[in-house]
Amino acid sequence: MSDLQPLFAALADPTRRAVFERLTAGGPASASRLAAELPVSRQAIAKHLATLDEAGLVERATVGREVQYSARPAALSDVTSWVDRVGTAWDTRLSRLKQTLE
Amino acid sequence: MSDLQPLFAALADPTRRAVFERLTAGGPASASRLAAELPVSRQAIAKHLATLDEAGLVERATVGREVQYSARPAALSDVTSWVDRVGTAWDTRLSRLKQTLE
DNA sequence: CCTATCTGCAACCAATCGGTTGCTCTCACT
DNA sequence: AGTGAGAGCAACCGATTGGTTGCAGATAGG
Repeated sequence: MSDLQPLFAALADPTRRAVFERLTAGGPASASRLAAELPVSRQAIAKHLATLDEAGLVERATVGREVQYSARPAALSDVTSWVDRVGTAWDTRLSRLKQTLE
Repeated sequence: MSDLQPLFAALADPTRRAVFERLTAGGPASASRLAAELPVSRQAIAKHLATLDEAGLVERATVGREVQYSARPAALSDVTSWVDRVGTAWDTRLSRLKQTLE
């Protein structure tokens, strides 16, 4: 189980989620391109992409002088499994409680 | 589809996740009780609980002079559905790409 | 070769955040 | 009635964050 912290932290920012969704739905793009599409400066986008990269949500691919970023939605499975784990704990508690009441 | 922002923001903090997990696995508890179990002051816990409450992750129940907080894991379904939505967008893109290549 | 474009680095700024301390208020209990 | 435990409010603090501007380094293309 990898470290959840960078992942949740990365997803907490709406701009970052927007960038990530843009990459999943619209395919790879460079930082400059994303900056042109979203109402933020290129450097801001670059920082967000660095954060997403550290969280494993994004992949870098240097092509000539450009850097193409593409989404790695597989990283989201860690989120899903955390939710599942918490949900299971909840269910366990519920059934224990039910058992106690009977 | 409710507002994702408070939800993701609430889950971004590790202490908050710890509080939430504690409530799902260990059942309802008051702020003071949680403060005794975790290495944080009561007021810090209270702030976290307020955040969790705004995100819909937690329920308040005033019992006498105490306030019992209990987990509402159902709120996590919004997270899951967001993940699903993004995943679907990704799959759609992939299949379109595949189709284009053929 | 020269220029325009894309990236990276650094400094800086205001706002937010997680956390603390200190005080007041309320309410259960003896 | 008095007291002690629990909750709420407010001010404050240092660190982090999201964002900006400005500048320097690389590289594709005329």
